[in-house]
Amino acid sequence: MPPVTAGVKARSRRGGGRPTIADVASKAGVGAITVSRALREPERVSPRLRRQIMAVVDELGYVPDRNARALASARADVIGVLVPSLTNNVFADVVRGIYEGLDQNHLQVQIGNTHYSQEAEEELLQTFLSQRPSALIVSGIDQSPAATALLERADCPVVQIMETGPDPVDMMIGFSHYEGGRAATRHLIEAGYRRVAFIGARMDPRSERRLAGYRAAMEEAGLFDERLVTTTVRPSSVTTGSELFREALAKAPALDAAFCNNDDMALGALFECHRQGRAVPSEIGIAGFNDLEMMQIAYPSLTSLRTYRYEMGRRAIAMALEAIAGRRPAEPVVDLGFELIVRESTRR
Amino acid sequence: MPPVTAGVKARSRRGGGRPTIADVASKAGVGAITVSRALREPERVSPRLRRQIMAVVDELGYVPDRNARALASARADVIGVLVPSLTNNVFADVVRGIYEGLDQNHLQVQIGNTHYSQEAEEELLQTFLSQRPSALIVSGIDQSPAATALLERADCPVVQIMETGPDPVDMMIGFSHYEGGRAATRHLIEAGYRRVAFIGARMDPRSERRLAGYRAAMEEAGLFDERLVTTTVRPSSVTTGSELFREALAKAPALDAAFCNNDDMALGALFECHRQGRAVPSEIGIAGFNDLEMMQIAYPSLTSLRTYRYEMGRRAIAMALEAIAGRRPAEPVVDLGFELIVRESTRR
DNA sequence: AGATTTATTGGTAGCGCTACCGTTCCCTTG
DNA sequence: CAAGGGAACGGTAGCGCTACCAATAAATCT
Repeated sequence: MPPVTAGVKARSRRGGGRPTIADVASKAGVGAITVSRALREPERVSPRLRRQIMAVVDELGYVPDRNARALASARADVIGVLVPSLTNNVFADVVRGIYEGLDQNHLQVQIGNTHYSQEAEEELLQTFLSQRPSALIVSGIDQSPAATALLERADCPVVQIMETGPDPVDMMIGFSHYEGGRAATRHLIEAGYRRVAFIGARMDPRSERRLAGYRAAMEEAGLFDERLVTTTVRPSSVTTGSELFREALAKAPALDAAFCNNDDMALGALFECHRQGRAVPSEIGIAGFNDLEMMQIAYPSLTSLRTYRYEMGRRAIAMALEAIAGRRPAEPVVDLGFELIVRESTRR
Repeated sequence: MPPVTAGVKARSRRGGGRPTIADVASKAGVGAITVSRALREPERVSPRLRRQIMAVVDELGYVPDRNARALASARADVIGVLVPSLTNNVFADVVRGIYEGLDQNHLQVQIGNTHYSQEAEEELLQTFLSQRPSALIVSGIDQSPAATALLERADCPVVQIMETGPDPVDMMIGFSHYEGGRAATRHLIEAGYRRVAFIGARMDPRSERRLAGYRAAMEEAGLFDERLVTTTVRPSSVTTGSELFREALAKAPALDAAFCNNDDMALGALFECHRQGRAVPSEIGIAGFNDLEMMQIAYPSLTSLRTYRYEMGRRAIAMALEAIAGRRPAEPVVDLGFELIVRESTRR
């Protein structure tokens, strides 16, 4: 079926025959700079010339060379985004918000995956910085000192997302994972559960803070017990959720609820309950974190702490765009908060 | 809490004080070209000079300017990737494969989201092409004629992913969605189900081909009935799965199985069965498409057609890298196939 | 009317790097 | 020992665009 002609397209050298700004300029009978302006700041060129130039642009199919533009203006039309994972639904939502917040803009996004590694983050930062991005968006507030230094010296706006905390490098948008963990755990206690387990995978700094919030709530109620905490460094997933829930039961057979560090884990725990014939919520209460869409469809529907991930991406970009435009955003540090969504899985 | 100093970082003009290749060259007492070579083709510089140059590079913290490099060499170290969605788990997996296939390489990825729109695809192609990417990866085989023309004229390798079909622009890696839909449907029929419904959201070209495969299998068995097909243009999701399954039941109350165009939909259908007290698999059989991880953890576990999405991303990049290196890949068109994973949800 | 601003356009000079072609020097080879 | 070849390095000349200024014409002010 595949024709034999399929193969590798050649990479020709310089030029490639594409029209340049000089071609447009001479054909339109104007200076190159005027063409440049007509494309970037149309209002600074008279309507007559503008039309004339645009006609030639269309005729020749001229598309400005972004590399030349970036070199000449010392600024690439690129926004660098560093996230620790692409698999994780949470970051997928944030990234979607970023893309959609950009929309009709001429800027491009470049995503770097740090794999939860500070070294990888530093390297990617170097790479991104080497193209003089228009802005940088980084995840979390736990950059290495070297990375922080790079960000501080970077001559572009920087937005830290996912969390809020003291000492923003520049701008910041997120919420408190500690308070989130605390609120979810309190809810379980108020719902009447006593032996509330914590189940957490991929204990990154944010998950650690959720755990700290859980611990605080348990201690406040005089219910904390080391054996109720089960964590792993493995990445979170539905499978890991099932497995860790089994582990938790083995360690603390009398547990009557589980606060999972995210929704995948919660779903895994729910399926494990089904499998073992444990009734949710009467025997076991389950709460997740993030409130992914599936939580309300699951049977029974799952309680979760809703976070505004998409919104976070959108507003991070909005803040970056403001800063690129030279305007100081009204609020350089934004706490988006969260909302506990109580559903069947914790209503007994 | 946020210190008042937080705000917008200034964007200074040209230079920014970063060391250039000339700085390194003079400090190392060599020509600029030699520095350039030492960084890009170390084997072409004598070991002594190389060490000397690298020492200065480290000392000065020199990082080559990617924009200048791209302009001078008429080639940006960027691979453009066009996908129709970032939310969809399927593309998330492919994208992950792409990122990991790249790994230690100096290339960067730039993702463009076409939102299943051919116009958006054309525009993004223009944008990508304007920076002379090292390679392009595009999703599907249903580009508009204009987009196809752009791809054919692009002087870089092009890989079409997700599907196989005739007339690759250059290289291609995927599988047959038609055969996948046919195989899944056949399995349901062989398992003893007779009134097998098709439930499909976001009917993009690939979903249409899955539907065509379903139809073929049903017709072969003399079971096809228009009323068994329920589709929507809305994006697929667990919620949409629940809703569409209800719709399907309203149209064809006697249906005894559902082939869903993807796994989110299948999970939604499963939850809806739980909710309505319909037993799976005895009353209703359910099969999904893609075999996301949650399928095997769901209760009952869900039958699905496994596709090799991560692998597809990895190999697409591998093919692109081969082509960039000027080597012709052994097989320019690759069919990755699929595998039907039979689980509890269709075992009655 | 003369002075001063404002709008519109263009010329010049790079941005920081690499392709291309030399040049130098050392090593073979007949 | 001359001729030839290869390895190692460097100079020159851009890549295609935009920042910075200058120049001109038109508009506004005193």
